Amino acid sequence: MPTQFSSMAMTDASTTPRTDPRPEIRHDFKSAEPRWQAEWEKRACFAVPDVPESGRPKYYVLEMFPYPSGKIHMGHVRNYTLGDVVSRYKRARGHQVMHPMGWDAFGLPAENAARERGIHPGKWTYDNIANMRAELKRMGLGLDWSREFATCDVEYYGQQQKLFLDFFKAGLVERKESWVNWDPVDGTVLANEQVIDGRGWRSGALVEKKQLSQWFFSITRYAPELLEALGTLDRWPDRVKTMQANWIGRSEGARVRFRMAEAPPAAPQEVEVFTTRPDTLFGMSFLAVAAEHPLAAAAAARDPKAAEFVAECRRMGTSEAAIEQAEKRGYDTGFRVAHPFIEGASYPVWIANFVLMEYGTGAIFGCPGHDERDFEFASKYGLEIIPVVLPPGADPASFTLGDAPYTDDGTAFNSGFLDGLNVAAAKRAAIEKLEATGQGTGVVNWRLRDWGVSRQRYWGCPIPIIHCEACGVVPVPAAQLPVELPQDVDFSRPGNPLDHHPSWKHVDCPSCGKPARRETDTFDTFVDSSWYFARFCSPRAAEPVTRAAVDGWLPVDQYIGGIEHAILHLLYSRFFTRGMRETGHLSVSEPFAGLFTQGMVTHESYKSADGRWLYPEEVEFSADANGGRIATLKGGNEPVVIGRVEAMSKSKRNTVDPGAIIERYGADTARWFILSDNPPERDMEWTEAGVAGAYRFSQRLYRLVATALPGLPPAGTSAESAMGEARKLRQATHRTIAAVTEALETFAFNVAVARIHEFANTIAEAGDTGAAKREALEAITRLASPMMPHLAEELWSLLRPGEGALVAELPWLDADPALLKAETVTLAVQVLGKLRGTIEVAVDADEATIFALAEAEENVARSLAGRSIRKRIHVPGRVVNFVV
RNA sequence: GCCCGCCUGGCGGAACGGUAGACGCAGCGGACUUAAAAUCCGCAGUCCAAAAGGGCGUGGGGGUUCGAGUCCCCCGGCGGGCACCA
Repeated sequence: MPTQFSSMAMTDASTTPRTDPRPEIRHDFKSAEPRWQAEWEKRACFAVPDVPESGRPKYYVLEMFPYPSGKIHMGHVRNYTLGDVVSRYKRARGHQVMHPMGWDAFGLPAENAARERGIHPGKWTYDNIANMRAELKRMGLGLDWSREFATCDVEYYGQQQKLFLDFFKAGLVERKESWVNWDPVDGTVLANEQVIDGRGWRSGALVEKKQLSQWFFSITRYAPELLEALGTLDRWPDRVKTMQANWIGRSEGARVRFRMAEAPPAAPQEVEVFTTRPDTLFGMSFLAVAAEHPLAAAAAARDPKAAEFVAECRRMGTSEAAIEQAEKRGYDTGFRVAHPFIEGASYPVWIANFVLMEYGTGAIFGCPGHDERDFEFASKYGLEIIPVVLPPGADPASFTLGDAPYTDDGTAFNSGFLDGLNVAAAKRAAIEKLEATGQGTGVVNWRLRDWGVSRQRYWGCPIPIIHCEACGVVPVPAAQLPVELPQDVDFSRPGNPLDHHPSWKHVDCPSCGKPARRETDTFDTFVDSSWYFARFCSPRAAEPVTRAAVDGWLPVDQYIGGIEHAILHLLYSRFFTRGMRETGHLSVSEPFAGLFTQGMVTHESYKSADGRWLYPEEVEFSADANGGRIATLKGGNEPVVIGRVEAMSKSKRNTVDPGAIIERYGADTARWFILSDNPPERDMEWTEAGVAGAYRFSQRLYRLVATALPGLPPAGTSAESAMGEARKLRQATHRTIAAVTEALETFAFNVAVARIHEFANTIAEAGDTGAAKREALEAITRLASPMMPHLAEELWSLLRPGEGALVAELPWLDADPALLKAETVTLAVQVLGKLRGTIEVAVDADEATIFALAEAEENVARSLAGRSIRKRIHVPGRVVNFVV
């Protein structure tokens, strides 16, 4: 083969011209990208059957589906690029990859558009979808579009209604009272985000809590399983599992019944408390109940001031953040409870704004000595603080608490029969005694609450229930499904349009035939997104899912989305999967075997001198005397203040339109930049300079191939016998294959990009190395292909003209282990952990040789002079360290 | 407030507990050009030094280790979630 000779002939690489002789060679992405997109579609490269074929492993890649807000944003570009890289890589690795797309299409913004602009929510939503679908297609994503659906398609939500009825029959659905944010002026239930500083966002009225009868999924029944199964999710980020575990919130403690010592006959004569610290019962100084507690109601009934306090608590909103951040306040009801252990002792009962009705029993006993919140509360209201846990080594006779409670382990004292026990033993002893005297029991308590799914809104999936005076709650019979949303709805009135629709809710009871009323609440949109991943497996089926399809494709092998969904969406999906398992729809328990959570896309923000937010395209930049950046308004000299780098948001106008970027630079460039900037789990900053750099690289890669092309040997020429410079290039090629593969496997896409950059530099510096060069160029094309798929097809068509194969159809490259081995290795030589030099040794050199070489190294020797070596450390392939 | 993260040059970042700053962006110098753009070559953490070399350096403080960006503790700043935004 002539390869070795040609490489020998060109040993002096520096003589090869480095300037590009044909600078006009450019990649025309505008024509190439649509052309390759059409080719992929024509060959159905990304379509898979509902039931995976046997013989090849399946791989299900899914990104969290978008809400159709109208335009895609950079967060979508990042999300779908990440998924696309994974899907293309796994396909090359021989998997049959399902990679679908759909729309999370129900929700509030469509109703807001209807109220504000008079557009029907359905039209608004489907118009948005059409627009966003076109934008996504321009990104060149390898998606199976034949599976697309929107959750607002009646074909989807009708199936969801079937699932609900199955869950209902299986006893996974309950009707319960719960509290909502009520806007008394608009007569509307408000979402938490619609409550701003305690007021309705539209009316400005003070929001009140109101109790409504609502539908709930019994997610708490699965609390133990949802917690334990986290241990099986070995491809989920630990932090997400930790957050879920904390959310589920298993805690061991006791329920303690307190007898009322002083209370009017009309009030409950007993109050039950949940505590995780029954060992501190002797340090009790008060009992506190939530404002919604029956005892609070009893107090309010006879004491106007108590009633006023309860009313105030009702104006606090329903969000936990609002409640916990509010100043801790309370009201003494005048009632008293007896102590379970101390004969004759009694304590005041307070109503407190920090006690949550939803957690435990809605009542606590206060032990200020050993609990932060109780301490704060007792200090504020002058309640007694009795220490009952002694820190290790403290003297019981002289111990005092100072200005903070003591919450760590210690020894019980001032505690009667518990004295001398540590916290854990005292807990056990206290529970034993409570159980023996019939005043309480040891229990496991969960923080997780049942999932309330009723929403008083139009643009959601109708809950398929009929309310009958005679028969009560009657599920809609399967034959009458789907319960379709009416099209003719009136948004000019506040409240739920379904409820004041003239005819929709009036139906005959399916059971007794008498006039009855439809449920006018619709589902929480989290229900829609709790099973869409299963529907994708058989999106046109006449039942919610088909067994063969879900059994074949589930679980999702790689799920990708924002960290903001770490708890609710993922937990609800995990519950729903179990519900579907219980009702015979599928057989897996966990929907997502692998999870990756991406960071946000951020951008600098800009403000004009008069404080207006400005879009990036309204601003231009120049350099000041010190090389810093100065911003001014485009087309003028008006100064612009460069603000913080923040998450892109419409309100701050720091958004960049992906459509404009793709138009200007092409999809490959947008994808390449978004992957190259930083690790995908971190927030990334979108910068104009960064995109421009990515664009330059795409052109450089094109030139690299295009200019080398005339000098390359024919396709298929073996590079096996390469020597000298050609062999070096081959080693670089195979090291890059190994490094990029490793980076893609670990989601280190920015590292993959860096390795491809390095490799491009190496190829550019290499001389005429014949078949080795062809191998290198073909390799870089294929290694870059998951990230820049259009350019890769273009380059491949240049390198292999007439073959007609697509990179999208080619297998992944394997590195040749023989070319990965190095002959020598560079070792760092340290003296006392400080680097003093490096030595180059053969990989198989023995330790004595290595130490001798290291000691002889000039700078090391100088450092060692006059000192005696006490210890020699050698970490093979890494470092030598001399301790003196 | 509670839970969970993150913090490395001017910037984004790289680095199985083992040569900190790979790679890129911005910058500077040079080549090419009538000129600019594009492209190509080179420099670059910081301080001291002519250089050789040395000191300092991964938000701050402490610890473990022959050796810490990496492990542990405390503190600070920034971000995500908190059950009706999606």
